[in-house]
Amino acid sequence: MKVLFIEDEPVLADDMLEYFSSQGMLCESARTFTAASEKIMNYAYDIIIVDIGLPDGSGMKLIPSVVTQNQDTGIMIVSAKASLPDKLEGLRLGADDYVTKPFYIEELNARMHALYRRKALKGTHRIVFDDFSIEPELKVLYHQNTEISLTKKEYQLLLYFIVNKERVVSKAAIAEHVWGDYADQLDNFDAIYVHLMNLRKKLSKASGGKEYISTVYGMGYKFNS
Amino acid sequence: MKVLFIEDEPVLADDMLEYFSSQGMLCESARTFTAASEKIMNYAYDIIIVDIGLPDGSGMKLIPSVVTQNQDTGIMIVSAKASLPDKLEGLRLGADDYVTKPFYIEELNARMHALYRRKALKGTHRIVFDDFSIEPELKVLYHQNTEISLTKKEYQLLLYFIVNKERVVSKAAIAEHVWGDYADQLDNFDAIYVHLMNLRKKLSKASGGKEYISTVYGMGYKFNS
DNA sequence: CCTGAATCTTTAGATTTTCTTTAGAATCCG
DNA sequence: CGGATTCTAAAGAAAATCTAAAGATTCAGG
Repeated sequence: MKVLFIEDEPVLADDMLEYFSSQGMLCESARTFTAASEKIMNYAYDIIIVDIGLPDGSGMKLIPSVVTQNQDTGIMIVSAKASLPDKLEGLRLGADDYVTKPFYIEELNARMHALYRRKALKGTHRIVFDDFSIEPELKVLYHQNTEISLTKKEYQLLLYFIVNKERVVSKAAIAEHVWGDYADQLDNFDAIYVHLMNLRKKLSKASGGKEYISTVYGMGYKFNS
Repeated sequence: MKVLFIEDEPVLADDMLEYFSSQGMLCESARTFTAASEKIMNYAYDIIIVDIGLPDGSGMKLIPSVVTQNQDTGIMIVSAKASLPDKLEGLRLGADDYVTKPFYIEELNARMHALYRRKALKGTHRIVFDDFSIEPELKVLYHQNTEISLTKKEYQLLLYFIVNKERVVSKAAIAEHVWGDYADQLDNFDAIYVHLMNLRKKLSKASGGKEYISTVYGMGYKFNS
């Protein structure tokens, strides 16, 4: 499950990131309205947790663009304003649920899973490409009847490639999205090489030699299905 | 992607130029209001990064002329002034985004790409001439159904020719625009010859013998479509 | 026109940068 | 602890870039 936390309070944002990452979710965060807009434009998420009171604009205004961008994304509003009108306005715009601050992180967790399940029922929730399918929660890749287990990093890497398929992704972008914000760039590139190679091997072995991830020399990598 | 950085602080300007050039962007810079005006008049850019506090005039005043000159150019304001009125004024004049100093260059990078993608969606994203089209992200040149991969230098060279097509460009100008400011002239001319030849070969091979880049003896080169 | 100096083309290979792959050390997790 | 995972380091492969030098072309002055 891939989640975007839009929250300007650093402490709360870090707490959520830590908690949900340890739950095995693929987490990203944005602290401002503009940063969030950009992420929403460019990447697909399963769930977006949005705080209403951002420094540079109301999170409420993000909701329509999420909805138009990706119907399958679940939207959960988090706000200190407990008033009913706010809640109704949010839901009217397309949000799926509403949590009032302060809250127990476990409650948010429970609601996120519930929301995810609800959303998952609608569309086909498995990610499919070619003869492969991915079971998001299990980090398992299926190829027809065979099952290929992926490590967490391989899984996240693959997911990131699939979300951005047919597009060139730079190593810096990979570092940011798969490794998180503490990607001190150069240190991580070696690691990327290694995990990328392992992922390539598994994909190639399962598909009988097909190369899914091509190198764009000097630019990055591209996933073709 | 072709970018103009309007920034008077030399250190910051150099940093940005170096970073974004290495990212494969075609970068140019201007240090003053007047230098910037001139560049804006004469060349087309995908994105213009403009500092508000220039020694000889507010960068804000450049915005309207950019907008009238080329609707497709993305404008991003960079300024130390964090005040909201400034931001609003910039956006009102036609800027697309606003970054406050100091900033992480990675953030600027992310925003530039986001802005570029937003702009690119409107117009034709691919650059087209004759039967060719260029995929900026991939550095790939298409001729009908065949695909010719270009190296970074070839790509930048071609882009520079296309931006200035039907015009004679000197080798000094090529050195400056494709190689950047550290083009110690004579040293680079040999390199230009080689890359130019490679590019000519690829264009000619793909188009079945047509010569796109003609030599103007003693002056430079000219690209004809 | 000749001819030589300047300019340009082309080739080959040296150098640098970027990417792949391997091996093993460190770390995490049950 | 012990196995799986992740990371570091380093060798070597591949691609891109640059250097150098030989050959071709242009042009100006005789």
